[in-house]
This record gives sequence, C-alpha cells and structure tokens, in this order.
Amino acid sequence: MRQRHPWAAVDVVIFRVDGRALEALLVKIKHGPFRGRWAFPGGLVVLGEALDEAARRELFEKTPIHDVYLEQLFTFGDPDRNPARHVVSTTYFALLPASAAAPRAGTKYAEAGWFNVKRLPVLAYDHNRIAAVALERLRAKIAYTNVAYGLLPRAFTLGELQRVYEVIPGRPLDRRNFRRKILETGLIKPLHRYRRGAHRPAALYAFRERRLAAARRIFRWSDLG
Amino acid sequence: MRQRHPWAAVDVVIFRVDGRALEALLVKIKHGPFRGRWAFPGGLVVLGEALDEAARRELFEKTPIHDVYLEQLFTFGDPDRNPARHVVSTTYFALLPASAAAPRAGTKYAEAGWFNVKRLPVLAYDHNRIAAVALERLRAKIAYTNVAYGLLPRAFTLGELQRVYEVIPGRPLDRRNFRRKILETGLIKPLHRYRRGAHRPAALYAFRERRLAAARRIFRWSDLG
DNA sequence: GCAAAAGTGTTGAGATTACACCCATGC
DNA sequence: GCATGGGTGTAATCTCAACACTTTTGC
Repeated sequence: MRQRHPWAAVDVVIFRVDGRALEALLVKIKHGPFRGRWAFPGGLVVLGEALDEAARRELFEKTPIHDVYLEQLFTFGDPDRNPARHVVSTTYFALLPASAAAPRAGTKYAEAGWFNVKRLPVLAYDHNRIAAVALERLRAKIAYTNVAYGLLPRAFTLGELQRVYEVIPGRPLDRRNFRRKILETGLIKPLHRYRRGAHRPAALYAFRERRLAAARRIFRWSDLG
Repeated sequence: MRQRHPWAAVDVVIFRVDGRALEALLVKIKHGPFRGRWAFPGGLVVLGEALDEAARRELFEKTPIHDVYLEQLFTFGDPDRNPARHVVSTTYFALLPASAAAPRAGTKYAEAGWFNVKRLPVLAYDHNRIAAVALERLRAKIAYTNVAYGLLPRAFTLGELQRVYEVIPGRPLDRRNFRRKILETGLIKPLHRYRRGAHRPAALYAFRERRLAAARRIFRWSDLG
C-alpha cells in the first residue's frame, strides 16, 4: 500500500479596489522552472492543517491583517499544471480594503506587487486560468451578496461603495438608482457621521453585517453577461 | 525535502430524479473504521490523473453511462475528516436521467443504492456536509441554468420537466407560468412529436443545448431560501 | 362517463429603468 | 465663482404572480 498520490496545495487570489481599478496581488517566483514569473501566492498544505488555515497562512505572509474575507474558489488538478510534480491546488480568493497594509515579499518570493486585473502579465502555472475564474466569481457574487464589505473600510461613503460596484463588473451605474437599491437591500446602515474632504461632506455608512449575506440583486440580468 | 503532505481524493454525489423524489447514490463501505456505513463513492487521485478524470472514473464504476453532467462542487480538507490519514477531497456532483442503468456495487463496495435526499442516513466521513453543499448548489443552479438536461432523457414532456423543477427546490409551481417562462428562456425546443400514454398525448421537447448554459431566472427570489 | 394529465390568456401589483436639477464644500 | 462630488423624485415600461376552464386520451 505504498502508493503515491498528488499532494494538496493552496493558491490565493487577493483582490483590492484601488481608486478606479480592481487589483490582484502577485508575487515573483524565486526558484524552479517558473523563476522570475509572476504568480498568485501559494504553497503545499502541511499535514494536519486545514485547507482554510493553509490559505490564511499564505495570505498572512503577504499582508499581515486579520478580518479578511476569504472564500474557496475552485480546485485545479491537471497533472501537468506543475511540471515538477503533480499537485492539486485549491484556490481561494481574498478581499482587502484599499487601505490595508502594503504587501511584503517575505523570504519565499523575490517581489510582491499589485496589478490591475485587466492587465495581468502571463503568469506561472495555470494561474491566468485561476485569475479568470476568480474574477468571474467575484463579479457574480457582488451582484447578490454583501461581499463588497471585504473591499471597503468599516465606514465608507455611498460614492466609494458605488465605485466598487462599478469597477468589478466594469460598467457605470446610475447614481440615484444605485443609492435607492443598495439602501433597500438593508445591507448597509447610516452612521450619521460625515466625511469632510475636497467637496460637499458625504454621509458615512457601514455594512450591517461583516459576514457573507445574500441580498436581492443589485444589477440587472443583462449586466452579468 | 522529503516532506509529507495531504493526498488528493475525489468524491462524487450522483443525483437522479425518480418520479417525485430527488435521489442520491450511496455505497456501503467494506473496510476500515467506517465499515458498514453509507457514503458517496470516491477515492484517492492517482498520480498523473486529472481531477475530473478521477471523478469520472469513480462515477463510471457505479453507473456505466457516458454523457453525464459532472461539475466540481467544493473541496473539503479538514485534517480529521478521515481518521486514517489527512486526505483533501474534491467533491463533484453528477446528474443522471432517471432511465439510466442501475447502480452496481463493484468490487470496492458491499452495496450500492439510491436514497431520497430528504432521508439520507448518517454517512461516513463528512459526507452529510457534502450532501448539504451539493443540494444547495443544485438548487441554486437549476434556477438560472439548463442543468436540468442532465436529469432528463433527450425527449421529455413539459410535465416531466416541471416535476424536476418542483422536486429540487421542493415546492409546486404554477403550470401555466412555468410553461410560459421555460419556453421564453429558449433553453428547450419542441420536437413536434407526441408521447402517448394513459392520458392526453403530450408534446415532446428537448434541450437546445446539452451543455451548461445560463438563462434568465425561472424561480422568484424568495424561492431560493 | 370519469379520471388524469395537457393545453391555454389576462389582469393587477410591484419592480426596474431612464432621466435633471440643486447643494455644500475647498480652492 | 467654479469645479467636484453629494443629495433627491417621478413617470413609463416591464416583469411577475395569481388565477379557471376546456381538451384529449385510456380505461
């Protein structure tokens, strides 16, 4: 019974919305056949470690913040996705508020940086496929859940929220309709505080719950195409 | 670098709609700590084998038909889900038409049989959790895709189709509204043939495409619970 | 003739979209 | 005073849900 089987690994796609762009965190690989190529952070699961733990470990190595939205995405297991050995990788996606700490490369990778998801380079392994799946999932999910909370700080203006809801599907929304609909969902609540800035002060809101909740749809059907 | 890591495995939840019940295929385990308990068929992934291949292999051992709808569900990786060794299992769900061949136990299992998903026994491993996730996914997916094709023969009546759409969420639908909506989606096409039976002959239909396609929603929001 | 499933339209309520003007602030 | 983003309401259209009676067949 001394058979060999593929090992389990995790990879994590970390998203943030910076200004008007959706970005993902990439790391530059130091060793092996993909040396010098960008990839999503990841690694083998340690014996006795739960999958989510492994994903959180990889995530924490890059950005030392807790209270991160983390969701399992898909498992990729083609034998040739990793030329070194057959590895079955379960991918996760994580959402960070734009304000979160800068990424650190750690000892494992040469560099780390944020990339606009619209202009990702050719990645190592099958990671461009992973990127596509992650983006698709995020787009689908923002339309009928409160996942957006993961991309925003505790308090935010409706304008900031709308920008998240526009950047991810990549199309503009009517401001009046957006405000009405998002308030009707009950996902967010007014804080009765105001943010002063360069212009008219904006009312601050917070998500009622900072864990996944379903809601009625915010986009129309045709917006999901 | 002679580290040990969890192995990859697959488990497959096979559904069918038999008359008025949604059923899943269970096998009885022959050996090990869960001997005598029911579980979904599954096993370790062989080195060099793609995940889907492994799932298809497990599926084919039970019901020798091709052209089966198969979709990856979720990956479970808690270290204690299998007391023997840390195994990370990627689960799949498969859909069979009711007419499909009877299940065979094979050599690996003591027995195989169909169980109403509403009355599943206590299963081995974390398989009751898997059942819950599979059911949730199937319910969500039938509402906005043509997955139902996997549960029906090539040609079917609108009555048969409606029964599938009622059994899975577990609530009745208005016949007139159902027929109008399902025809509006364009997912199915009339065959201009009729099935004769005990009663008035019914027009036969077929799915326009026998691969996953999205459609506008067939249920109302509140029907998704 | 009767039991059982097939077939067929309309109406009211609610949801969705499109759309334009004034307000508060910093500079 | 002007540029920038914040704030607000209404009307037309579309979608959704509710609902009942007739038809065709096998027995």
